[in-house]
Amino acid sequence: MPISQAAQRLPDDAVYVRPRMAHYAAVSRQIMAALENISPSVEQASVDEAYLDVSGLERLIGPPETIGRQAKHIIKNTVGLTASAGIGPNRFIAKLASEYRKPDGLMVVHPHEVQAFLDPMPISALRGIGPRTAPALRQMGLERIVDVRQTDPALLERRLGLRLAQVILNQAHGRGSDEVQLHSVRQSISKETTFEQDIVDQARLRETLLWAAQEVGRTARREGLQGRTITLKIRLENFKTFTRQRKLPAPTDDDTVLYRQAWALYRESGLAEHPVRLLGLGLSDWQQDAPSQGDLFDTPSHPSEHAQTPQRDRRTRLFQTLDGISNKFGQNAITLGLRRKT
DNA sequence: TCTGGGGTCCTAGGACCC
DNA sequence: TCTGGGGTCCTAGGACCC
Repeated sequence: MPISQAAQRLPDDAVYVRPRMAHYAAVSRQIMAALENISPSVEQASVDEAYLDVSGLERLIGPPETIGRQAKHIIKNTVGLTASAGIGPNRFIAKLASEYRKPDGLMVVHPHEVQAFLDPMPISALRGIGPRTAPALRQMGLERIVDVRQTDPALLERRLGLRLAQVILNQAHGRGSDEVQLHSVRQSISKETTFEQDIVDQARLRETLLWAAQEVGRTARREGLQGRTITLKIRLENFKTFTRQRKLPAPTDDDTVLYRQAWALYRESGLAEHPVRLLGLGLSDWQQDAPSQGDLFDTPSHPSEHAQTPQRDRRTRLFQTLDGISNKFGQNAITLGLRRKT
């Protein structure tokens, strides 16, 4: 529920608690590490969700119920939180099973039970069916998963497009990937903010873009990623959202480049006169052979690949210093004093 | 439902090249 | 010189998920 809606329903002396994202991420890491005691094959799906491949563990630990109970137990012991576990023949079924008896639930769906488990569920249980597509399906007379399974695939394709139709048909039949993906690569980095009041003041918008550029740049450098595509996101007072993107001749992780390009995109957007509610900046389209995480600066495997001009080298070291300081103190803005060597 | 932030993936049109 | 088809790239928007 958006906070503004909650505020309307709450008494005046309600207490508002700020989220502590860094803390949640730390706890999340603890949980993920603990889960690796059960299976080496853990795929983190979000801060509070993971898939474990437990095939072959029955002889070691016991039947599926026991494995699920053990996972819950380990989480409880490590961080004191309850969790729901679902076990099924593929990730989709396991996920639905885990949602079935929330909170603190445990549910096993055996292969021969899959269809009976799925059929009575509402179409909204399918992944990829959201607030837009659900009404479209209902209009076709499809209310439950069994209806989707029995409908004419061609009809579904015409309505939803080939791709989505295939995805939800597979789900309705209980088919899905059972492969746990160990580390998925991030595709983009972005930072955005919604203003309390709509902004027209150009100086304020520039400041915001500069902040976003620094945040995105810092994350990119920390992860050793350089992107070629910059995306500017603008939301107006009527909630209409626009994006403008540009592909650069060379990949970058440089705050200044990000900021200049974003500002240019804004000026050229044709939206510069309108009050802005949200402003954001994204970076994507990584360089093909981007260095892997962490080893960008320290140990180039082939010195020639990383040969830099003295200027570029200084810039890199300067960024390292700045990023080190802001990581340590958690500050977004740094006042920097430079002294020339004489 | 009048609305956070950070992501992913898909579709579609137009430009350009062969 | 004109036409057609196919492939690829770029850009914008939209739906969805947590």
